[in-house]
Amino acid sequence: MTSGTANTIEIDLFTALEDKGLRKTSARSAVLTRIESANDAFTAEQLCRDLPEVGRATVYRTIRHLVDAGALCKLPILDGAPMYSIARIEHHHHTICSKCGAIGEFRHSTVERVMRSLGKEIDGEIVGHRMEIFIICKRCLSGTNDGG
Amino acid sequence: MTSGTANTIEIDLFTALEDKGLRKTSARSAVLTRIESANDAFTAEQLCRDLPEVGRATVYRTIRHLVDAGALCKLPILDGAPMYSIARIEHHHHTICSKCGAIGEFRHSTVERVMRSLGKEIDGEIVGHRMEIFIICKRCLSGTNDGG
DNA sequence: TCATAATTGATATCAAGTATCAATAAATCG
DNA sequence: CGATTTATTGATACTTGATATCAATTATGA
Repeated sequence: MTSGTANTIEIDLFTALEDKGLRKTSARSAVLTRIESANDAFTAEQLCRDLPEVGRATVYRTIRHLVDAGALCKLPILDGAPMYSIARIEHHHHTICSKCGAIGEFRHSTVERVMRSLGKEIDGEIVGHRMEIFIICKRCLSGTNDGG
Repeated sequence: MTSGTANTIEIDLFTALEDKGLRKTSARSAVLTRIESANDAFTAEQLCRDLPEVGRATVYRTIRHLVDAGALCKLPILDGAPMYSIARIEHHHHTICSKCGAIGEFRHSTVERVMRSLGKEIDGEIVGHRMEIFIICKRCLSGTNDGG
């Protein structure tokens, strides 16, 4: 049913759960397939709405497993529920539209270099970082964003 | 009652509410004074606990007014309630201890420079940014953090 | 196939935060 | 100063996002 083409993200998600010793069930497959098809970051509630046949608890549990396994990246949102995006090997950061909330990605090597130089200034051991750029996205700027 | 020394942050907080055309009440004064005394970031629940004589609704409302006025900075927390810190003129970023959740501050000019150079790469108009450094703080590293 | 252990999902519960609204307090006016 | 008007308060109920419980179900290994 959910056997996709090789080398897709789907494999990574399934592998992530497998590596945790979790069973492959139809409920989990449905959640992973739905996540795989996501182009943008999504909320748990969005998954629940899109997968009425899967219980809320299972949706939330599966997301937690994936975040735990490092396959999903949890993005804290200023107001409302957190969003999730598929974690890619390459480190990246996010843009958040202050108007419509759309989340995008970007990479910037200088940010990583800055991180290294910050080590001296900071009282403790750095274990990670996150950078968020607040923007007004193109769609909102151009007025073509009708909220759909 | 709450008339503090001039040039303190308290004045800024009161002024922020005044500028919004809000009345100066004893409940609000209690909340502002408590916030003024905060050295670290705090949660709404912490204020509620420390100010049992002020209703929850008022605590939350006052925080919202201050964030709205730009006098408080709302920090999204990965798990649990958001934290707030007094907004200072100077732009700064936060360190978050992954173990105990303690929040600190730092400034770094290169971060600001990077922001400027990012403008070209990003699809939209940049209106702000936030950088968070995840650390294990000194207290947790040294094992002297007993959670108190 | 059967036994065992993990998983599911309806439900109850929790936690953070907001809406409601009668009672109250602040500011203004005479 | 006292009366009037209007903002504010806070107890309570509610909303939302998320987790705990636990009997029924399903996956996997022998």
